[in-house]
Amino acid sequence: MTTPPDPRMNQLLAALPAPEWARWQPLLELVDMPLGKVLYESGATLSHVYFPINAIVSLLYVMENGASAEIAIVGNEGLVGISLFMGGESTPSRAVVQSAGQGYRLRAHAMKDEFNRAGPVLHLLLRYTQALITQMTQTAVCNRHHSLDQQLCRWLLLSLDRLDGADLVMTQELIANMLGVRREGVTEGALKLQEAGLIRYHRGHITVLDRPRLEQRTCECYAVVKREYDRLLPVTLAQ
Amino acid sequence: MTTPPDPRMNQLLAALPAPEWARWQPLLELVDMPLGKVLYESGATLSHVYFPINAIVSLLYVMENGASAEIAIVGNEGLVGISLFMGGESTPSRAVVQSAGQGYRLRAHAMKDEFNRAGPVLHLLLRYTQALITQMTQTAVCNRHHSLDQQLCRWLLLSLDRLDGADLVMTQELIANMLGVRREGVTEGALKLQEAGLIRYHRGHITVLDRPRLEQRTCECYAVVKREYDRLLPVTLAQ
DNA sequence: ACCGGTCTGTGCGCAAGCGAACACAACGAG
DNA sequence: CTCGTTGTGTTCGCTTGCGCACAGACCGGT
Repeated sequence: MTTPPDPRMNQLLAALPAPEWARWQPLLELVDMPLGKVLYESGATLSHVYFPINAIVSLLYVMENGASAEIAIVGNEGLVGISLFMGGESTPSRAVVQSAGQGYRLRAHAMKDEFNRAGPVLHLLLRYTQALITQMTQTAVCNRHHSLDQQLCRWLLLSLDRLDGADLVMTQELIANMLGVRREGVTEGALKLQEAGLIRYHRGHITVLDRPRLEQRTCECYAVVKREYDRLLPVTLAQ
Repeated sequence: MTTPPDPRMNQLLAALPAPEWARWQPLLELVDMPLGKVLYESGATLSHVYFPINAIVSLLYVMENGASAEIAIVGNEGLVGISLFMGGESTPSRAVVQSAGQGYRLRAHAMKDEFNRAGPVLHLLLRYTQALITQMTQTAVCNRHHSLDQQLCRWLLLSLDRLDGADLVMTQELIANMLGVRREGVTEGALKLQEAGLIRYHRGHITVLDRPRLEQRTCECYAVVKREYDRLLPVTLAQ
């Protein structure tokens, strides 16, 4: 058995001031996040909020006909389950683990209690929520105006930012589901990137070789989201 | 000079409990919202929040090349400027009056002071924000998966819900800008709707004749958003 | 060594929507 | 009434991405 990861590898947990951190620490529960695990279902009341450590979670909307579209990506920079403290208790979207790993979770009532103290935690969580909103709106813009190739680059970069290293464990089929496009479209896009030497992949493993050129190929959406996360969530929130 | 409209025609203001309302009333400032007026610019620090009475405001993102895409619509059910209390002070999007009318506004510091009291106002505003988030995410989904015709119906319905009556003052060119599509595409879609007897229009005026059939033609996105607004913002929040 | 499942590559025909160009009708200011 | 402006209708070729079908390559288990 390996030693459990430091909860403060999650940037929101790391940003907690000392008194809050002292309260939270005993309440955090380590959980495995295997690929495909559904953290919450559309319309279901949330029982926990999740703080990913080295996993990535996709928020996606599944349509009546089964097609899906990703709305946002959450990794160790954030938390899954904002509707708990926003007051809705549920959302019409689903949260699915897109890259396996671990995370910590906190029971709903504990989260709400802490939020209702209206201290620094509230402001931290709301700033995170605004960054998440930016990611969502930029997804809408990107879906409207940009090519599949550009969106693929954006998606790779957003995922990469939420992991350590340059490797993704991810089939093209999965990526297509996330982007809401055909698997063949992803295959063609990935081929171009591989031929250009930006990535290398093989049966569900993708390695990014040349990140700067990936950033050149993508649309402005990636930079807009990145800038907003950096602006709203400075690493030095805790003092 | 006509008598000013009742601020409580805005549903958020109407939902305020008595003590909060008493504090706010003297601080509200009536403002005209002419077509095309920019309430806030991308990246600019917000000076006020706006509560539309009979105007509609579009939140839209303008890309580097000038193309645009609407992210959400706000009318008398909500407020413009959530980033003020979310903590970011600005957003990468722009708020533009899409249908002329009036509204009330509140200075930024007054809004923040009230929010920081952490009373019922905070929870009301956050619930509204969650509803707005749903509209944004559904816009992303709709942009990905649904036809221009369906999106046009959705847009008409969302706008209609935020006005009284069945008339919109709105050119096809404007609608195209909002949806982020070609004007010709809107023309074709509108023609179909007119030939089917669902709407009638003439040089910048649109009259909806058969709303139920409009709802049949649109995608699920409209209903999802509507349901979420109804769920999160019951009219009887004030007791 | 074989076999079945998974992942990726490829080739159609097809529809939606784009960009550009142009016609025309309605309105409104002089 | 006239003329410029604004709003709408129509056409045409083109690109992107879709749906479908199928082939080959790789992997793991027996």
